[in-house]
Amino acid sequence: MLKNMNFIEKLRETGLRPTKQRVKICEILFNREKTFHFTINDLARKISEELNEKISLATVYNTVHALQKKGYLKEISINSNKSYFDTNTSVHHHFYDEDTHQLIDCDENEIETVNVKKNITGKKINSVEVLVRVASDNQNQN
Amino acid sequence: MLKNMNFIEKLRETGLRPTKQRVKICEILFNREKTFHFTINDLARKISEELNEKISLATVYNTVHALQKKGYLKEISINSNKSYFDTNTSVHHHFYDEDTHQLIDCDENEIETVNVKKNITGKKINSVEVLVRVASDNQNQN
DNA sequence: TTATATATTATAATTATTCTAAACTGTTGA
DNA sequence: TCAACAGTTTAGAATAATTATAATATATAA
Repeated sequence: MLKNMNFIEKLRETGLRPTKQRVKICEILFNREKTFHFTINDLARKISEELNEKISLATVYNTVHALQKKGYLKEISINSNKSYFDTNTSVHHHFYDEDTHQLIDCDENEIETVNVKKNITGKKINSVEVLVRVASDNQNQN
Repeated sequence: MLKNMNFIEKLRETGLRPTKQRVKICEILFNREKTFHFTINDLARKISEELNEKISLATVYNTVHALQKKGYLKEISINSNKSYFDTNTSVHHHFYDEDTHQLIDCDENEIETVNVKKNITGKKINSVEVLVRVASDNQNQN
C-alpha cells in the first residue's frame, strides 16, 4: 500500500502519530476526487463498510477533530443537531437546498468576497461564511 | 394585563391556541426592544427567573417550534450542539463569538451586500446569510 | 355547559457527543 | 534492539440536547 505513505508522512508532518486507525481514516476521507460532506456517523458507517475491522466511535471523533484542528477538515455551519464536516478546506460557501436538505459546495469565485465593515475590539475574524438557502421556484406554498 | 391582548390575538390569528404558557413565552420573547438571541435553555432560565411558576421544558420546546413554524422566530445556523433562535426574523447577519458562545446581530450596512453569481436552475434564493466567527485576538496558542 | 380537540406535564427514551480509565502502540534514546 | 514513556485506542459510562409518551388539564365550538 504505497499510497498510504502519503498519509503517514502527512500526519507525521503535522505532529499526529500515524497510527493504523488514523491512516485508515485518512484513506477514506482523502482518497477521492470529489469533496466529501459527512457527519461522524456517515464516516463511521463508511469505515465499517470498507473495512472488516471496526474503529471505535471515540477514535473516529478524536481523529476527525484532530484533523480539523490541523486544517485538513472543515466544520460546516448548518442548523442541525449533528456536526457536518467537509474535506474541502478552502474558503468556500454553501448552498443549502431547503427542499432536499442537501448541501452544495460553492466555489469562492461564485460569491464575491464578503466585505465585513464591523470590527469588534480585541477580537479577530476567524472565518466568514455564507449560506445561501434555495428552494424550488414554484409558487410558494405557505 | 392589557398588553397581553396583543399576543392572545396574534397567537389566535395564526392558529395557535393562546394558552397561559404560550402567552407568557410571547411576553418574554417579544416584550423587549432589542432582539433576543437564545437557546431553549436561556429561555427556560428566563422563564423561571421572571415567573414563580415553572413551565415544562417540553412545552418550551413545543412552543418555540410552533412560533418558529409560524414565522415569529427564526433559527440560526451555527455549528453547535444547541439550537439558537432569534426574535429578529428579517434576513440579517451574525457575528459568533467563539470564546463566549454569544451571537451578535449585524446590521445590514455592516456587511456589504453579498453578490451571489451562482445560479441553480429551478431554484430561487430564499436568503443569503453571513456568519462571521470571531475569537480573542491574543497570540494564538496552537 | 359539555364534548372534543389540542396543550401541558413529568418522565422516559433517544441521539450526538464527550469522558474515563485501562490496555495498547509508536517513538525515542540507551 | 529494547525498555520506558507519552500519546492513542477502546468499550462503556456519562452528559447534554432534544423528542416521545401517555396521563391529565384546558381552550374552544356547538
